[in-house]
Amino acid sequence: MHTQSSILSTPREPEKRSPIPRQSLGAAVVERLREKILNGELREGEQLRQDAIATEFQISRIPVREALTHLAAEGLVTLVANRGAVVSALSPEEIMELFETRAVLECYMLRCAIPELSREDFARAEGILRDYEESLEKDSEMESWGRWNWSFHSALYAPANRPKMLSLVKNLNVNCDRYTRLHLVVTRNQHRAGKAHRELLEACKTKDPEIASAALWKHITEAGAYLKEFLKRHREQHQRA
Amino acid sequence: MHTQSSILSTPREPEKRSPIPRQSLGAAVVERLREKILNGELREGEQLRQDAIATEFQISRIPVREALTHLAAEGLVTLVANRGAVVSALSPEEIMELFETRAVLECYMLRCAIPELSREDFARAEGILRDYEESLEKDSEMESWGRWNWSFHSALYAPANRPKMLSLVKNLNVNCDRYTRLHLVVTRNQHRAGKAHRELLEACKTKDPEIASAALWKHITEAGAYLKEFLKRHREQHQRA
DNA sequence: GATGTCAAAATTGCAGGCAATCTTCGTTCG
DNA sequence: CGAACGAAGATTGCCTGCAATTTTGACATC
Repeated sequence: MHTQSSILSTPREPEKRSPIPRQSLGAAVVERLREKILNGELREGEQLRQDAIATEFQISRIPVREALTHLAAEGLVTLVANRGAVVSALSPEEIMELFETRAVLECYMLRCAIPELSREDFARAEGILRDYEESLEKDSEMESWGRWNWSFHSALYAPANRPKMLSLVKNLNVNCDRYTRLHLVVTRNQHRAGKAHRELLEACKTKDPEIASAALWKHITEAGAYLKEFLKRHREQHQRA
Repeated sequence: MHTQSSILSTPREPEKRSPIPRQSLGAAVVERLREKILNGELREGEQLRQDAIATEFQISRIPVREALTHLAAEGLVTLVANRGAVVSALSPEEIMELFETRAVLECYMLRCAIPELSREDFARAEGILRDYEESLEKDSEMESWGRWNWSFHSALYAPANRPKMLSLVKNLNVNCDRYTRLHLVVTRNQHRAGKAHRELLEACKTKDPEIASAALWKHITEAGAYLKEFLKRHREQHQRA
């Protein structure tokens, strides 16, 4: 490496089966920025200046530009010509739409998965749930909440055997993530979320597509509707600035 | 700063089409490459060398790299680290999945739109259909077929008033486009496709969500299933290479 | 003849710099 | 006093050049 790659220094697990998953600088910047957006370190509407990010990571602006276009495609940032990038600021209606789209696709996937769900799948999902609840006992663990949540949901959808649809749904979940975290913070009970997940799992165990997808639909759209209202009120308060 | 901070903070104006669409070079390359992929000028699995594209358009490789990452996000090309980009080669199952995802989302949108569909909406859709059939009389017009198709479908979905979902569905349609064109070529009758569209429009006119969405579901999944089988046979034949 | 090794060519990845564009703020004119 | 104007600073868009990686193919070894 010709320059000291400060961002790549994270000794995170290889995680992929690739021999050497030595990612590009651009990809590393994507991950860092995505995490910063999801955990709220970068707020809605905040400007992302290429030069600032480049100097922060001690790299040039080229990989930063790549990362920004990538994040724009994911929907987390918005690009304006000759005026740079800002963290996407979604209207309450758009957020509701995001959750609604999740509900449509995830319920369909769950219906497809239900007949294929085996005892092992249920056991795995339960294990994820248990691990999650245990980690909750210690501290909030907001950082990794999105990963826990997704691994639980995807465990239920994976048997549907629709990889493309799954990755699409995953991206939707990433976009919902920062709002879901907000949901957890304001409702102040991750435990209730855990209970909702447990109810969903029980619904799946009935092996009835109608019951399961109805539970999932409720789970997703209620969170979306709550957030829509909450953010509408919240922004009305903070609008005059 | 103090006087204008409210304008900067309000996400009221995300982006409107600038009167002079003086797009960046990268955006221009995206359009050209996308069209080349969709109309088959660039075949599945074909390598896209940055330098070759850059010299073809007489620009540097920087905007080309931007365009490639953008197209990768759209799903039209696949990026491999340190090994460049290739035109995405989807398996028959993945193609079927793409159409299935379209069916799920578009049927939902149509159900939402049905109660809102006005006489003007039907007239507009009919006009699009008529223009399309007229242009068919002259010549094949394969180039712009995707645009016609999308303008017809989106005319039916627009009243659902879900812009984010609509843009997601639009991207799925773009990805399906090159296969749909193939479908039209091998079945050799765009007229039949026109008839299917007309039947769909009639189904919508009943204002019955069940009838309309059933017609749409059939329209989309039949094309997907046909293409899946066709490509499976086609590739088996051309496998030994 | 098959296989492993390694250097040169081809290609991608990234840095620094320059021109174009936007923003800011002081100045002038109505 | 407010609005139009314009120059300096800030920021983005793109190009050239070089380092790093992959691929190719000639050569050596078994």
